[in-house]
Amino acid sequence: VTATLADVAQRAGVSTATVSRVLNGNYPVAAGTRKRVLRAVDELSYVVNAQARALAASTSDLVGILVNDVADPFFGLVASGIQAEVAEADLLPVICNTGGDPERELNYLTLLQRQRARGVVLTGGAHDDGRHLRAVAERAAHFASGGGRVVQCGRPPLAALLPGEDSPQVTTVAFDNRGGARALTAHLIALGHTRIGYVSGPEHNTTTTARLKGHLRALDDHPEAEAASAPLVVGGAFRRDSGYDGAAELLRRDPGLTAIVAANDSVALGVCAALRERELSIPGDVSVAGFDDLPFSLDTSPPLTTVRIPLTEAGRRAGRLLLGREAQPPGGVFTIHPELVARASTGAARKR
Amino acid sequence: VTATLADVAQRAGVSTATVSRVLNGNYPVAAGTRKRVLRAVDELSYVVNAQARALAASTSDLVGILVNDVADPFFGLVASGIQAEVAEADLLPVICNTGGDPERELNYLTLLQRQRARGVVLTGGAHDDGRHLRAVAERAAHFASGGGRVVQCGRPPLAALLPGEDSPQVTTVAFDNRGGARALTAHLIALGHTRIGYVSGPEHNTTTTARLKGHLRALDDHPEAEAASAPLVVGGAFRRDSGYDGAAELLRRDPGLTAIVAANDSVALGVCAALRERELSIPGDVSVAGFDDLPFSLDTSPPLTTVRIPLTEAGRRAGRLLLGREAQPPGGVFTIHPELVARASTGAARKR
DNA sequence: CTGAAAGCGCTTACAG
DNA sequence: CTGAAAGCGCTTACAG
Repeated sequence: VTATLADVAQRAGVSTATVSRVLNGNYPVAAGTRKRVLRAVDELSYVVNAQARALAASTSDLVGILVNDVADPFFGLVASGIQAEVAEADLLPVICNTGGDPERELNYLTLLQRQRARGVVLTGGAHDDGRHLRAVAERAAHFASGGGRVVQCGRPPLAALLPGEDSPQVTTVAFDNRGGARALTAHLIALGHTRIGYVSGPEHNTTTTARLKGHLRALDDHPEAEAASAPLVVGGAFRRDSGYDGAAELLRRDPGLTAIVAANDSVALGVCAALRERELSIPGDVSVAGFDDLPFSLDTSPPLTTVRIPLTEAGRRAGRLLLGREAQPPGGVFTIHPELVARASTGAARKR
Repeated sequence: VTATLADVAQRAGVSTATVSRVLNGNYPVAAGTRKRVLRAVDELSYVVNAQARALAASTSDLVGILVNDVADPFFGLVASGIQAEVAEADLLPVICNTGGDPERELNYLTLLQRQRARGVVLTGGAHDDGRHLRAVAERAAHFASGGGRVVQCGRPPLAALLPGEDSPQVTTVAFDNRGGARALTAHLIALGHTRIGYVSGPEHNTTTTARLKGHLRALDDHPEAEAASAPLVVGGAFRRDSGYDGAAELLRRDPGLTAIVAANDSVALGVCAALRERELSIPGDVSVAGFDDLPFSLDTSPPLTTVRIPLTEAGRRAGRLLLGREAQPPGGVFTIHPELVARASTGAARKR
């Protein structure tokens, strides 16, 4: 049904080579010939078969983007940034939801390698497990051996995750989650808070770990806060309901706590909901802070204190690095330092 | 660098046909042979070339998803739903940001057709322009002639957009935006509002038009409200800042208005911000309503009255329709009727 | 159960 | 500037 190059060639009375040259514009062709070819293309509504072209020219127009879930604003923003760069290069972004499942991450890596994708960017925190990370490293090396590129965005460099092992140098746009979290909790301590709850993210996740570490590090500078707050850490996921449940649990552990830090903004939303339900005012009774500065954080009430990561910008950078439009950073790692954004959801600790 | 089927065949001491059969498991192969082949595959870290396979078998593993912007929650949710279905079929979703630009929409349609994508789903409101819609219809027909499928999700059926012309039957998951908007404004009128502002969406967009029509239709039932509110319509985009600016303009036109309806939830966020800035209470002074029921709408303060569209669900359905996993609905159109969700941002009209 | 061979729809040296 | 031909890496009748 669909016309092929040969059909076009026949109709234009030229060879397929000539048609190919006209279409790719990478070789001189007589004006008249070109005209005849283009007319034939038009008459036949010819659309080149990119698969065949890719095979013959051994190239690919595909770029893979692995996310937990595109519907999660964090990933949506990063993906959008990458997509913007990819689009400028006339490539097609294949965006895959892994749901944070390492199996699916590896599976998609394989599918993308089958497609001979030009590269793939792994976004968000990594599943922090030696076996899995080694598998990722292996896939990345394999990918690279085939001319593909792997870039990470929002996770630590493989070398840091697999210390002592020689992992392939995978370009990384890293987020200083630890530093950001530390600054955030320090901000609360400076406001006089000592009983600070923490609703953490999913287990075995590098982002979870880094943020929690930053929090603990800040407490470490302040013995009194540390003593009171160290027991106030509950696990969860990067979801609203996790914040809702987590806040309930924290209040059970210490009804007198004066602040709650959430693993990210979505979690903070749930924390706020749980507090409101108990008629605790924010920040009057309890200060609340999130992480990421997702767009909605400006419009919660009160606006959320958080740590800003320029996610779209990070995605764009990852995209440029992948496409070779930007020089590799020293050591293959570009680190983004998030910025504390103090808004109205945090205030001075309640007197008690 | 990369191993090919021939390499595997040679190493296993069989023909390429046999390797292909082992890999595809679609043909009987002796157990011993299979074993040798699989070992060779493993030893060579062979990864099949999907492009070559697609060419030879004339299939494709790609499905296109056209969105305005994945970072916009509306589109993120829809895309996530489609992706879920696509993934179950072991296909790869190519998610493209058109930015609402008709040119880019057509361009991506071409790129996806070049890839011989199995299908593509067009999401969100359509650019309502005859020329463009005819071009889309033509592309869709062409796509279909090549065995691909085009599904729409969140826009009216082509037949409705190009009345009287014969457009290709493109399966459509439509949203009854008009009905939802009408119910929303009726809700406000029932609360005693007569001076109702409306911050509309981008021009030439089917969603914008349908929602505005629903609003006007509700006013039509109530002469007093209609007289006061008809002049209170301002244009904009589906973005927060548009709501912010729009609310300012509306208050200029009628400082005494008691309600503002926004084209969607993001716009409503901006409206709320503008009202807060003027120290107008919601809903005490002014009621505010949005559309879509995006996740954050539950957590604004007060929670946003809105019209719920099950976006992920809609995406899944579009995905199933595209993959032929669900029977075509009668007339090729499945209409989703959004549901009014009355929350605390709307209340009785202020006495004056 | 297995293989030789044609073919999928392109690109690209090579030769003219 | 143009064409004949080989080749990209698979799949799939066809034959055995």
